[in-house]
Amino acid sequence: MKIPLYRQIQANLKEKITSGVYEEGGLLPSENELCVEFNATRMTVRQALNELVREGYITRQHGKGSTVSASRKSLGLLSLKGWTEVVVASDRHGKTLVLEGPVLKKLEDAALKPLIDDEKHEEFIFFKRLRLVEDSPVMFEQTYIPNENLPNFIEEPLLEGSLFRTLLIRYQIDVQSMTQEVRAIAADKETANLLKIKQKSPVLHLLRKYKTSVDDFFLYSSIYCNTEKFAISSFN
Amino acid sequence: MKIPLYRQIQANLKEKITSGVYEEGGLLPSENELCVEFNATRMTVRQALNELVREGYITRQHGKGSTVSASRKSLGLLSLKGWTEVVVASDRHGKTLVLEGPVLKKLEDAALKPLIDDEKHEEFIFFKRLRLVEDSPVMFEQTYIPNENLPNFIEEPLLEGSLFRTLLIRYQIDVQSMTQEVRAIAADKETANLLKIKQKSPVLHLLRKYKTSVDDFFLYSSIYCNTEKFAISSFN
DNA sequence: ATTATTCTGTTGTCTATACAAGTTGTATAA
DNA sequence: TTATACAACTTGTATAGACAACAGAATAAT
Repeated sequence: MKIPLYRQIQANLKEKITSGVYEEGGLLPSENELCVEFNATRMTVRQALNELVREGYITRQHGKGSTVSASRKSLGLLSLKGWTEVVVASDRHGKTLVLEGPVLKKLEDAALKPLIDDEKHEEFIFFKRLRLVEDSPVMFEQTYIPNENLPNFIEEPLLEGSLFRTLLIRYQIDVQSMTQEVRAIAADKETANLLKIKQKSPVLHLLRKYKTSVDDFFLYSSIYCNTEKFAISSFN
Repeated sequence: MKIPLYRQIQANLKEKITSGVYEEGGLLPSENELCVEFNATRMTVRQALNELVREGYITRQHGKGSTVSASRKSLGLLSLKGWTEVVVASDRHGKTLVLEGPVLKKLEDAALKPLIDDEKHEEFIFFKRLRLVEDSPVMFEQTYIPNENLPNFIEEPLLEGSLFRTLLIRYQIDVQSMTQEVRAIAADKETANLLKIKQKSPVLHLLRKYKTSVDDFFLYSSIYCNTEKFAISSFN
């Protein structure tokens, strides 16, 4: 398994940022210094740095350098990262309860239907999960995965509890990008109970469609978020 | 004012995509063909294409090509783009009512205070705006801009009604990136009246901090969205 | 002392090239 | 007919170098 050089540089710098080697608000070494350190050309180093900008770890300024961003206090859940990665990065203690699934099911969630262009899918692998941050329920997520390309998926447990990692390692399916719609709605009874809030409290509703490395193979999620304690953050 | 070649290519392709020259789901010309067309190297063309990926116009697949994405139906307001650009891109008819301002004011919105690290700012230029899509009120936005670097801002009207364009053209201040927090809350009286919904209806609340090309000069916005008719969408 | 100017180091843009690796269609062999 | 191999395309990664544009500090001119 060959990892591209720029990915290695990216991971190395990310590690140094999160561990505090490069401190918040400080400057990263210049591109030329990084070239020497990693024995790469400037274009390669720049590719790594641009990825870090996209992920919100650094900002760059013409003629000056790359500045380490202040770490975010809220959860960066509007980004592509999976739950596991986000919670770990935020230095918080996260937990996931699987309420139901994996199980075969037809698509019931009416809200998700408009996202699915193909009506060919009959059965989906279904998950119902509740996600806690520091023991408070924060997200209630229902995931639908078309039941194709995934032999024995239901039989075996998730790798490290992470859906994305399981797809990547066991099936070589890489989740590459996502589109989502965001709404504010009133919590229904089930959602309110699970998130431990009053019925009809405002909750964030995210409808997601994940694109993967397999053509025409998408994942779908409907997510309800309690934003009272933790806001959802995003970058650009 | 010299525009980089890759920006020109990016704009040219975007135009061809939105106008339908390259149709949805179809393939763009290959990188090498674009090199010939624009008389540029592959690296330059790739930079343009990567920007288009980031903006959600195309997706790319190794060994295959660049595919034109299906155009989005909801408003891409989680991205950096200003209101004007977003509404135009969505083929909808947008309008902005300035309810108050520009006027000098101290920061009143308690929710925005945590975003502002510097307490040095005494006075802000303040806007209160209501944004309509196809004559329905969709967003209620309150903007605070530190009253520095902007001589005569209050006296003169906005260029083409766009705040971002005014900052860029008149003051050479470029809005480069943004961080935001997203919550679902119950609408207060003023917000409900303006958005023509019931009090305590769920609305999306966005707290934004815009970074600009001027060091330590940020813009701040508190935005309430009615998501009943139009969802807010984003990419990754 | 204040204001220009120059210098140095930084990131931004761009060229030219090379090979790796994924995708698809075609020709060949079984 | 069905595999298999191959060729021709695509995008992905990486090198090496050049000049432009910007920021900040040092220097020179006023």
